[in-house]
Amino acid sequence: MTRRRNALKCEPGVPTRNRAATRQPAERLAAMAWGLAHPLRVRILQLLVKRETCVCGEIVDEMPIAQSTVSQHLKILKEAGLVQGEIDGPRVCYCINPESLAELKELIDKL
Amino acid sequence: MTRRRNALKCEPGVPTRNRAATRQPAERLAAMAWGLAHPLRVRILQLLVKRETCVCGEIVDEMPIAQSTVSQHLKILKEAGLVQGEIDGPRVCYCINPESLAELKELIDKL
DNA sequence: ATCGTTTATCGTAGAATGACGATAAGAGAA
DNA sequence: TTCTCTTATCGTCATTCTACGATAAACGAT
Repeated sequence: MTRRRNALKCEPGVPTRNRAATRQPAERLAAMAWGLAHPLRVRILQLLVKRETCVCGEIVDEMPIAQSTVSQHLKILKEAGLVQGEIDGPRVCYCINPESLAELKELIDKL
Repeated sequence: MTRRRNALKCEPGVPTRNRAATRQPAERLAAMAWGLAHPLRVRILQLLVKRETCVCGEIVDEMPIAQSTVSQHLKILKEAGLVQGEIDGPRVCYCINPESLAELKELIDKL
């Protein structure tokens, strides 16, 4: 193991996006901020806020990137807890997670 | 050039952390969120908020990582516009950037 | 001018990200 | 069942991040 120091200090090898489950505020905030740390993810979130709810395909249509990449970004947003997906027949309907969004706003506001 | 599609779609090769200068809200928010997208950077920011102002060395003392790594994180926070550094003799005194923090809070709140 | 302190930068290494196309998986329709 | 549509996952590749130690740079003090 070469990265012993890192391994000890910053949650052993846990990628930032998987830290959403923690209880520690700094990690919670970092995980949610990470979800917003890409322009396309911000746009996806804004789209969901605007439209209230949105089928995956509609998101893809709005974005200038491949469907598989949109799917990856949605996965990251889900891991950050900012977004939820609900299966609806052959489609998936996405919406924002109000609790997490509220928590994010609170954590940011307390800064 | 092999990454043509990426190059076309998402600000040609500009790393997220360098997008702070943009005028587009989604990119601004993404760049600032990126600054907060690591637990140690959140802790640094919280430390600066709490202490009002802070010499670099004090930050290093509070963090469980090497001085060079803290310096890198501070650089990222500066690039995100969240933090300012002022040279004070042989030291550097860091403080939060109130305007950017206010902007961040506003952008998050508008979500 | 030299020394000591403080901070930034360099060079490196391993892991993660972000993008793509291709493919699998799931649900409804024919 | 089979076909079609929709979405997720796989495999790959280049780039970026995060961390470190070592070194450079800047400044005050001796």
